[in-house]
Amino acid sequence: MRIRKSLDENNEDTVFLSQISDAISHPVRMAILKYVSEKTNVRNDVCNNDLVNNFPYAQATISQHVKKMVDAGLFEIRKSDKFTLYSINRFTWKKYLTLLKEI
Amino acid sequence: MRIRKSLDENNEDTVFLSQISDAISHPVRMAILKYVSEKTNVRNDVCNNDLVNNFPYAQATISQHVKKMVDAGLFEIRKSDKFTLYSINRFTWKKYLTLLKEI
DNA sequence: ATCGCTTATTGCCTATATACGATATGTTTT
DNA sequence: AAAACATATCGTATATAGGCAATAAGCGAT
Repeated sequence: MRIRKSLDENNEDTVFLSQISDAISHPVRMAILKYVSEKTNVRNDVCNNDLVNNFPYAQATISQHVKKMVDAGLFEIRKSDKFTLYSINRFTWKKYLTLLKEI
Repeated sequence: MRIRKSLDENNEDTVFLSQISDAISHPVRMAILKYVSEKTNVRNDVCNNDLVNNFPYAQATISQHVKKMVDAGLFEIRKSDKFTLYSINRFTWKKYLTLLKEI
């Protein structure tokens, strides 16, 4: 009878941490995260087309990567006119960094 | 002629960050990281069999997950008698947290 | 040397990820 | 209303991941 307490792979924090990690586990997604972070820091929203123009991948591929980050809760989506604007969910990001540091 | 400076998906730091993220992108690997971190904090090394006894997966599966973390540079391996002891590469881990915080 | 224990590797299967073109859908402009 | 633009989704092809049983390969003890 082993005790796994809150260390096992089904623990809420463990699942959260692995999900966010997965959302940034691809170099393109990591680069997108950095790009969105920098852009939004200077009050400049980022839309899908911005990314398509800055990364050598098809629009469908970029959209797919962003979707993964949205699904994980790392990115937020906001509609403005004909654009879809992406931004980092700062609450999620902060939680991620905090939990990581506790390891 | 677009300028991508150090933001693109081939940037050294970006690749490093995505690789370490990938190493902890699976709930079992995240749980293993936590487990090894806690165990080694109380001066108790972790071997493959420790993990096999604490996680509901076959020995081959555990070994495979650990290999991924070693290959990424997150874990270190040390031989002692007939055991293989795992530990966290604290330099890598610290670098990961530092670079993440800068995002 | 043989047996038992520990770990890595191989082979195999299924599932998921990644990339793209094509298409659908909505919005803005003309 | 049509043309142009922005984005999401579908379909498809290929690659990689994740799981396990079986096997290989190492060391320690008998």
